[in-house]
Amino acid sequence: MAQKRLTRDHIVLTAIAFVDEHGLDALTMRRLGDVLGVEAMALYRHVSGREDLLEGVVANLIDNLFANDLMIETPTSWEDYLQRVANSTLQLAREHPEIFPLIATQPSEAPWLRPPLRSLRWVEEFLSTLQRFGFSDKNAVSAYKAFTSFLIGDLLLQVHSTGLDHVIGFDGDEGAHKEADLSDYPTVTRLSALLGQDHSQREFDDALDDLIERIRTTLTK
Amino acid sequence: MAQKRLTRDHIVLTAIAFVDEHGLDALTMRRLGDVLGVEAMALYRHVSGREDLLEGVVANLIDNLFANDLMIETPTSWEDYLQRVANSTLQLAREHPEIFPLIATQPSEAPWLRPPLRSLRWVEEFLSTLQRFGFSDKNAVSAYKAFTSFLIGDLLLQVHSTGLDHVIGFDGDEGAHKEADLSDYPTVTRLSALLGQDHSQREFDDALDDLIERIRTTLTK
DNA sequence: CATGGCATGTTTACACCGTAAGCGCAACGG
DNA sequence: CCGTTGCGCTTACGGTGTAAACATGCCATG
Repeated sequence: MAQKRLTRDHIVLTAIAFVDEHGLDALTMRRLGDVLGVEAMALYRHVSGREDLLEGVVANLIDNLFANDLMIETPTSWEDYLQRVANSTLQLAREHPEIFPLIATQPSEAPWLRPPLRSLRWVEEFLSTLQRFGFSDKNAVSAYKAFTSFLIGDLLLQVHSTGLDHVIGFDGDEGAHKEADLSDYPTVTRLSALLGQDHSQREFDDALDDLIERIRTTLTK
Repeated sequence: MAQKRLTRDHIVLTAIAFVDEHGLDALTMRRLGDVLGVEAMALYRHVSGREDLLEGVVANLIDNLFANDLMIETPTSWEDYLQRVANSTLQLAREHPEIFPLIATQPSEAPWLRPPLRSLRWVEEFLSTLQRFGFSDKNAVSAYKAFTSFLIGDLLLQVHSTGLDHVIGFDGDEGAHKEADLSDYPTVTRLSALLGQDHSQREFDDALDDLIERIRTTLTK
């Protein structure tokens, strides 16, 4: 039933699926072994430990970004390129909300490798693409920094807002309790409807547009 | 030697100090008990479990932000207020690099409570302050969202860059190996000096200025 | 074809983790 | 004076990551 041979790649892919379904904390060597029809220790032939496994998970997802539909055709401008990268990363974050915090948080191999574009291959492609569109060294690097900061901030909070179904009890008492709490915070109470609304897509687009505009002015300055 | 009585507050403070020194993974009920001169199970009288402890840690730090020097005097304008909040949060992130990812990542009590300003008290103060300076409901809320996204992005990456001493082996072979790797990435190689430079303070200030400018135009629109 | 090594999965074992349950004790209010 | 009650301790259990020895099959070489 399972395939004949265990592979680092197959292990990592299974881990991704598992985390997507059951959450990061549920990922255990033993359980992952079970899913693969194998003892936990077998995984250690292909992965040096749990940490290495998670590194593999992150690396795999980041690498797969290159295969995203938005990334395969060549961009027509640097603005177009940034839009494509931003939106494929957004897709990634939404498809793997349990893993994205890991991408954002896990230490990377070099300090200047910034999540979420945290592989040498990505930095190379990012910088060289911008330079192909006329960016100077300094401008390319600072665009890389500004762009990654923007992505992490917006995507992490977007994922954060959606990742919880466990907030509210269904009991009448609890409901009353929550409202009683809020009575100390009149502004929050008054704006709670607005706060609850989800415009994350529009906000993302707007912030991206502004970032692009900001980069553009840096260019001509 | 230890104080007579154990307190939730004292436990949380000790946990913060411990994590600052040894990292988040090293924080264990048993070890924290040792530091406090007490058995691990004693902690459970004041804290419902490890999760609750970490919640306490986050809550304590966020609350202490109010005591920051920058926050005690009343701001002269909403721009001034945003500057103060941003800079005290920056201080927090730098003082507790091991904990900040937790602040950014841990699920909060309500979906619209966005890290790092993730307490009702904070949201209330933030929104009401902006409104005191003339912000409409909608503008205050969208400023809250934009501002938190900005903070998380910039601060998380700032902490990320500085949090690693474990990157390089000291062996000659390894050094050669690293450089060999880089040969596939000419742009990265050429720009590595620039990539390595740390202008995080300036970048933070610039991005904040731009965010403020962006909020300003939203206001008058 | 035989055989010996090597890659891969299994078994066993250990230290450590979070935490449930019950115990003992000391302080305090009646 | 004594009971109650709060708080820390002891013990115990299932689960975790992983080191080490072991088993087994395949593949190349004689």
